[in-house]
Amino acid sequence: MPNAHDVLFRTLADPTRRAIFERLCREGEQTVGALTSQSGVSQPAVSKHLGLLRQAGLVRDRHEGRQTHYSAQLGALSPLIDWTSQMAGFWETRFDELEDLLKRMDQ
Amino acid sequence: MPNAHDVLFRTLADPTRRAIFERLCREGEQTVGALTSQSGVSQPAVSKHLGLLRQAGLVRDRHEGRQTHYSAQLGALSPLIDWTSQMAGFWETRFDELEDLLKRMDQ
DNA sequence: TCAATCAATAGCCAGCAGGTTATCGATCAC
DNA sequence: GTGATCGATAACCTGCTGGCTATTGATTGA
Repeated sequence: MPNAHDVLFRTLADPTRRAIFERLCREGEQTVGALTSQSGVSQPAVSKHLGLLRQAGLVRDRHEGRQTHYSAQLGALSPLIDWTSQMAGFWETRFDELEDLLKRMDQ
Repeated sequence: MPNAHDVLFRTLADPTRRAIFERLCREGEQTVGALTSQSGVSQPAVSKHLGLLRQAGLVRDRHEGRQTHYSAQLGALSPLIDWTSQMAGFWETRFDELEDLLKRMDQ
């Protein structure tokens, strides 16, 4: 049972997939065809990536006739932001501890 | 030629490897033995992970006798932070554009 | 109605990534 | 000096992942 960080990191680790997500962030909603045309891979490959991005909550889809429009769900990135701040936080804490230690040694 | 984001995402995507990095962030410098004992995988596997983390600039090593101490290099996370802010930034920009459009339509 | 288009699915294949055991070099303890 | 310990490396195996082509289902337009 992978946690939220696992899913996000794994999903964004693939360059092709991340490029698709970046494009959706930059340019907003796009059809599968539009995304495929600039992805360098086949349409089924793009559909697979979009499926994984959707599972990760990073995009949502909207059906309109025979086209499917995808758009980025930016909120899904929060666990990533939380994780990095947490790591930074641990580091700060340890730094403070070191400071304290040095202060005590100084007395 | 993978860019900095590629390397970071790929390196942090593996749960075992990320757990090692998290532990180094939480608890500071650790020997390979200490890291192995709580990783659930063999010592060579841990060494391999540490090698990749080092290549990504996420950890540094310090040799002391026959032990090797590893510690987290928090600065290496900045490209990740930059990337997320950039994605958020794109989103904001598009939101502003939408706002402008609505404003112009209103006139 | 029938052909064409769009996107998803199925089925397959190749490469790689992460795991293992075995071994080696270096350092330490006795 | 010798045996034990630590960590890196070698060599290998396996499963998963990302790619492909072919096909299907749905929708559109002629």
